[in-house]
Amino acid sequence: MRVSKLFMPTLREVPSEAEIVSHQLMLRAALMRKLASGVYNFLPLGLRVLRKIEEIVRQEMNREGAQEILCSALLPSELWKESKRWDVFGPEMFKLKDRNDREFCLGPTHEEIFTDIIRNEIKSYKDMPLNLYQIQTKYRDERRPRFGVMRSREFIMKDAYSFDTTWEGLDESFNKMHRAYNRIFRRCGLDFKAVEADTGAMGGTGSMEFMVKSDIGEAEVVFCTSCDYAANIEKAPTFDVELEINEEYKDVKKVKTPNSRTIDELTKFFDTTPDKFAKTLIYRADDKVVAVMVRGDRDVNETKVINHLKCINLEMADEEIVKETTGANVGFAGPIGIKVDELLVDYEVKNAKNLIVGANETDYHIVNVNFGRDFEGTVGDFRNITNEDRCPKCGGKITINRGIEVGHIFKLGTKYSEKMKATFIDEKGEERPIIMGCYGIGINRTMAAVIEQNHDEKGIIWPVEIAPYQVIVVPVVMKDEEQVKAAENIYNKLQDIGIEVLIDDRDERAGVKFNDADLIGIPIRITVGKKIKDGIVEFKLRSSSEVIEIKEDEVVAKVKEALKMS
RNA sequence: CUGGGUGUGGCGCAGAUGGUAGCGCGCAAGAAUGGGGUUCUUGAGGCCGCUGGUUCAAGUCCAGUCACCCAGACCA
Repeated sequence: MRVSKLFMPTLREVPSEAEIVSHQLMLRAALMRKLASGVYNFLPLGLRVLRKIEEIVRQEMNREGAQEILCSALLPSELWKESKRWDVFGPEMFKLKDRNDREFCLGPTHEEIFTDIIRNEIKSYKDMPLNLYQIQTKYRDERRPRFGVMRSREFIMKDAYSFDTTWEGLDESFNKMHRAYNRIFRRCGLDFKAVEADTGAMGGTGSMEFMVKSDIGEAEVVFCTSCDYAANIEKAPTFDVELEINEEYKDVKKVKTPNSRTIDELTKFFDTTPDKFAKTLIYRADDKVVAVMVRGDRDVNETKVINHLKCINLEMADEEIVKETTGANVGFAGPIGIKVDELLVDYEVKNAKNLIVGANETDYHIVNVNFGRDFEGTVGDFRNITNEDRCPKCGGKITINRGIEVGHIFKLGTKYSEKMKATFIDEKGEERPIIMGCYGIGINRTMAAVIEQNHDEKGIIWPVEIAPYQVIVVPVVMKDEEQVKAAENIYNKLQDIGIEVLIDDRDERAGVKFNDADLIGIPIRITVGKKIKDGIVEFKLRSSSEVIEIKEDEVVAKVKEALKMS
């Protein structure tokens, strides 16, 4: 491809709408343009990368015996109503009606559709195991699209679904996907880690997320520094550790704490540390109101709360409910005399002595409150792990980092097959629900994650496998016929052996060409300059600052070697 | 949804106390130059997000509205 003909409107300046590096570079390097919030158009270079990632995914999925199909993105509401997710997904779904008022949505995910396909076509244990996948556009009306393509409202997802007759079979299908995912993300040049993830309140028996370490990631991941334990913070458990506290139980006392409602303010007021407090947070869980108590320096882990309550929706209660349940303004909730359906008490609160809590009375707190003596509740693990905690697996030191979730593999079990009556006849002639797994990869997000991890101040540094083009040939001075001729010659030779190559035949200065080549991240650059009269050109890798002078006729061999071709 | 911020040529921005829009980059033409976004000359391009109001006069003040960004909440 000739750069002079390529639709590649690179941007010299950083668009003001982009905050994070991958987003900025995707715009600057002319990979894509925004159409609306969370909606993007892909330009030639961006599309090529997308297609390459898709192709890697396809190859590795096929290698594990999965078969590709393609479903519609336009989905009738019936299946969703059948699985009861029409309302659960709620405002996240783009819903629409046809001319006859029949309801549809743009598919946010396809469990129902694949389950439907299977229940219609599969009757016998002999038809399984089976793994079907598609690479298809998904639509989710996100509350807050973010960071360009990192969380967008339209995105390409590879979603796969496995169908097995036994739980062992599901494990095997799951492991196959685990292997495939490892190969996929490795080929994409990502530094990633498969971590344990929550399976959600809706059931399922196992779940792993493929996380790319990155500060801009939305997930928090717990890593052990001494063993291989890694888990989403939602999942990582904390335990009931009984502490030896050399302190007498003191008498409960109500204290006036005007204008002090946050832990921060209270810490100053009492001149103490946050761990001496227990905060009581009021939540609405479906139709119930619950309170959760954790130590003042901890965060409630809402996933754990949801799992305990087995509820669908959990959200912080609004001011009105707080006033109703506590009889006080927001900021003074406590366990004593609170009117909630259930009071959840984190282990640490149970094990602490003489805590300071809200008094359920505006402007008052109570000191020296102790679990068992002054209040009761359901004790459990309801907080986030912190780096003061020990590894749940080996007791070692842990660290917590942010991560981008690029893939998720999930043992669904019979959740959908039971709800939607997807059954098969087993060897004994008995009807049983099909055992399912589902496996997703965000293609666009993977692309962004690769850029997050592979860039420098000049631009993207594409890993060879997913680079839009592998080589760029740069004649330095377009007026120099010898340079141009030699460059064209190299370009043709590389193209002839099937290498994806660009030639920057624009009448621009060398600096412009180099900067663009660096910005769009082409792995190999061949520069044809003055020394061509001695038959010498330059070979440079984007990932290195080293410039190697080679003979003109060595270029093909050198490029092949760099691309690890025979 | 809550809180904060921003909307001025394609991009990045400037436009005190209201007086009818400017800079850099880019774009077009020409010339010189030719190894890291070169230089000079000339030129094209803007209902100042939208609607309404105040005023002799609104990019500027007021109200509403829309869009976009960020933090949080939320996310099979």
